Amino acid sequence: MKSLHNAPGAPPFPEVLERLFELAAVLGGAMDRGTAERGLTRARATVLWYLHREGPTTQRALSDILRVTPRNVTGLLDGLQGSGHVTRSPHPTDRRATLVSLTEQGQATVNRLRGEYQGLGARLFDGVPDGDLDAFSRVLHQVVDRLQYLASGAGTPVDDSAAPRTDT
Amino acid sequence: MKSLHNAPGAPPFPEVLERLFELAAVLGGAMDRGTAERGLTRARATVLWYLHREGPTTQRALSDILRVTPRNVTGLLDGLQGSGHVTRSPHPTDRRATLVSLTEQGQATVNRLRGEYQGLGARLFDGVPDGDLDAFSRVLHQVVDRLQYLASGAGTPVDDSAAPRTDT
DNA sequence: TATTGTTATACTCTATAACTATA
DNA sequence: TATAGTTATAGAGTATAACAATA
Repeated sequence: MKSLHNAPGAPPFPEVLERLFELAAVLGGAMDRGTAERGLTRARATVLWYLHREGPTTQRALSDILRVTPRNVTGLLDGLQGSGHVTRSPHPTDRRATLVSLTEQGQATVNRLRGEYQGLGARLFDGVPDGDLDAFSRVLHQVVDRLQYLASGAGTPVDDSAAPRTDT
Repeated sequence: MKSLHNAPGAPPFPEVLERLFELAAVLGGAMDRGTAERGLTRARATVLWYLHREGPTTQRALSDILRVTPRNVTGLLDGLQGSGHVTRSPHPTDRRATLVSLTEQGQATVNRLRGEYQGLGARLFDGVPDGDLDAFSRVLHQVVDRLQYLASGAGTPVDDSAAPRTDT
């Protein structure tokens, strides 16, 4: 029923997948520590990251991009505003909306995080042959794409009847 | 647009690293959803996972393995005990300690999670050429190892003088 | 004196629901 | 009527600190 390809033996999938989970855990931990060293959290650093890439943004857009509730965005921004990393200003045309921007300090923090980030990349991949790195990149790309596909609704309906209704 | 083999100057590290972070995020999300479907959380599922692998374990050992405080373990186990996944029993020789074991239900839950896990591995890696999978596995192994090394104290002493003393 | 697990307290991230101001 | 952001409330994960029972 399974046996997609691989032979009678044991597919290496579980082993690789386990490494993948391990990676997620240890990479998450690295992010937590790295951000904590500057008085941030992973969630707040993600906000700064998007503001750096997208420029001034409404809270609504942040809510969509981060996939969290508007209320959650309010909380994250309250923290980041209190720590001086972002400012809130009125939207020029829509008086309901708020534009969030990086402060100087917020920009400086992102720059430092980017620096560490690049150093980390170099340390992690240094010495890897080009061919391996290409293959790694290809497979990684596929895995991320498939995960996103599965997450976007096609995913693991293992027990559909038990799932709570979400289509109200 | 991409140019994987980009020029002498710019290593493709940042691009791959960005994918890696993306993977960590989306894989974490998949774990959150997958566990939530059975009334669990990622942290609680991790507890069940270790109990499955290690057998009955003291809370102290769980605290060490999970890298969280003993207080945190208490909270996680309170939840898992309330939901019927684990039991606490007195340690046979050390009357201070508590042995945590999986219940039948806890074991069944782990088995189901393992099943999904394997199906996920197949779906993610199906169609990947053996050579690519080997290279992927090799690089992934190295990356995880290096991350763990960096996390274990050798990591990013960006500003050593600012670090609080920990050797009191 | 050191260790195991607990209570007490607090902070962050997350969510839903109800509400205000605007569109 | 619909949208942007807020207050109110709640739950989970995490942490430190103080404490009890035991080693």
